[in-house]
Amino acid sequence: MVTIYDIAAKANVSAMTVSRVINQPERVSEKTRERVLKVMEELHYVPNGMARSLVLQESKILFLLVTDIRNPFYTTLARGAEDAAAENGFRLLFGNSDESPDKESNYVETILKTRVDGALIAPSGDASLPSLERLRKHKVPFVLLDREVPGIECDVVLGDSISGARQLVGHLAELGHRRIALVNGSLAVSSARYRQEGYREALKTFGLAYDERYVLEAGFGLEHDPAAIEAWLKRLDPLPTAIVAGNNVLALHVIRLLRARGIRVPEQVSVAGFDDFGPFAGADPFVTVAAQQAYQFGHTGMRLLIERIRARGEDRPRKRIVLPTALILRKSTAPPV
Amino acid sequence: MVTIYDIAAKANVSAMTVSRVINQPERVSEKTRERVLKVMEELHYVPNGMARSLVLQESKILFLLVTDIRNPFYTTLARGAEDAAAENGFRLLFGNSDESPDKESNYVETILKTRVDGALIAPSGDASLPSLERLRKHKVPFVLLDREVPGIECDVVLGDSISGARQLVGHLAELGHRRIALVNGSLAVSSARYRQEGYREALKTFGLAYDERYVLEAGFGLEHDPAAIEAWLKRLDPLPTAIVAGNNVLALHVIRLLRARGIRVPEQVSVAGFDDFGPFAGADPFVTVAAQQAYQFGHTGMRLLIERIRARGEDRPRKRIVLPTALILRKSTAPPV
DNA sequence: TTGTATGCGTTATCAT
DNA sequence: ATGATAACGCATACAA
Repeated sequence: MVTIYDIAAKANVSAMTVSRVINQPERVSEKTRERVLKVMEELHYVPNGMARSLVLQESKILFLLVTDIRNPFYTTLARGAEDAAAENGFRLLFGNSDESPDKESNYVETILKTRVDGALIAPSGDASLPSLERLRKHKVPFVLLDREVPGIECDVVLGDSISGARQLVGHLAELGHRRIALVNGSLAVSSARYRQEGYREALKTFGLAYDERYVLEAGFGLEHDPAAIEAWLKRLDPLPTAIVAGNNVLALHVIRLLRARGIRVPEQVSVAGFDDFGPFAGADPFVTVAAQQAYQFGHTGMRLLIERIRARGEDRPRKRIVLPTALILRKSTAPPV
Repeated sequence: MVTIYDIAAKANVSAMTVSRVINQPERVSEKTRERVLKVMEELHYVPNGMARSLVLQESKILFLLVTDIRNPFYTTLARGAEDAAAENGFRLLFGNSDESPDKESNYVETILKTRVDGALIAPSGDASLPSLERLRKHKVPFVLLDREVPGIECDVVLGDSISGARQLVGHLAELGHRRIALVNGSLAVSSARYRQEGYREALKTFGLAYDERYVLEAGFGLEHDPAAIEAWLKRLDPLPTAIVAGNNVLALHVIRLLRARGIRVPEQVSVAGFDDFGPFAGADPFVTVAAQQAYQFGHTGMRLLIERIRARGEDRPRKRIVLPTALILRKSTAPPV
């Protein structure tokens, strides 16, 4: 490996001068600077980031941990985070917890070991508490995305789940639906709780009774077993005329399972969900959704994180940013028969 | 920051003993080992990966560079790579070049600077040559995915694009189509070249003439301007009765643009493409595709890379693995009117 | 079994 | 403007 000492020897200067050429070029005479640069070129020198980080105690690398890398909500969010990082001279390391607190905990160890400058985290849920406390204890700056965790006070970017749920239920109620069900993520996830809250409020607003048989606590993850949803659908009698899904994964599961039972969407049952489907929704976007500003989640969160890092030591109040959802009407919802 | 010296002091041993407890526990007496472990626990010690990498000259971190993180083909591939990395005790760093050789080149600099142990790269195209040569010059092990680059001899995992194109054209020809067009990626990308080759061969097989007016070289990227496709569609007279798209992005563009012009798919024009749409294809998968084994791309590529790293120095022959495509018939293709 | 000296590649500090 | 030295946190080689 080529080091600054190799450069130094060949250019007849000290290693320090080489280091200066890299970091404070103006403090080196033009003549030697050019000579050193030429040698660096010849030897194809590339600075060793680890050595640099070791002495500087900073890496200019940040970490983004999402719960499902295949979910377009998170990839779009990732693009936002990536752009904001690049705009500020940071690099991004990526992790994917698959909604599993265990995998998440592993990634937190990686974050600690690699001494990245900070982390942007979409927590798997309330069970993330120990991992986040660990980051806190080690003074790793972090910002939460999409979900907050009771017991952790920190910067966080959330979607307005309560309002989003109200929009969806309101839309369905105005179409005339009176039996509106909810298939949700685990209530150990803050967004699921808020969505359930908005759902209940909206039912009340429209004079509809809350019936817990019409509410299922499934899970947000792609890998979660849809069998629970299937069993739930099977035992519902009468069927709801509309179903609100807690996220995009659940919406697709519900539509698929309804159709598998020969139930037509939206003719017999309307379906609406949270989160949009990204650029690969298909040529014919089908599902009515309360869309979240995925890109903004990542971009805003990353900006908050970088602010935190820059204001290290200062005791700024935490920020809690809530991004609005947008109701997008498509073909999966229609008036009841 | 807590270091092995802090542990050493509190446990009344030398730093070396602490290091041994971490790396060769069996070479430390049980009594002192337990004492040291207890102190590590108390002080919440986490080894400094950068210092470790600096002396060991290895990081156990690999890099995956894809050309579009929002494309489900690449996220599914990423999951495969991630799993294979974890199975072998490696961590993954992530990058996204957006089909841009410039961004790609930036990431290659990051790969170099951070001294990761190796890289898994889906190149943006033939223009990746200088970046890859740079990696080669610095002896960074890498494996190419999905696309090969003339001038670079290395392990590579490809899809069988020729056969895939034959499948798609064959399917359409057997439905009775005789004017089959091709909207492709840039011919500066190997997969696009192979797909074009398979397209031409299949036309010949079915006794159809190759007409270059029915072939458009657009681009694979999500950000590429669909205007070129639109203009091309507009000037085609007569319209083809079927269009083969070089990837999933192009397939969706084509369908959307056709519909925007009031042309119905598949009633008036059939559309089929490469790559599937991942778990978020929608509840009602619409597009007929030659699906690639995305997960296998990542998993197999990662295994090749790790083999390379382990066999460092040995001069093994390069491997060129070609994964088959699977024709999945759906609703976007039908017999011509 | 445990400890000492040294080096990994870089930068900060102080000197010249 | 340039250089010598120490330090970042850890592991290897050798010694005790």
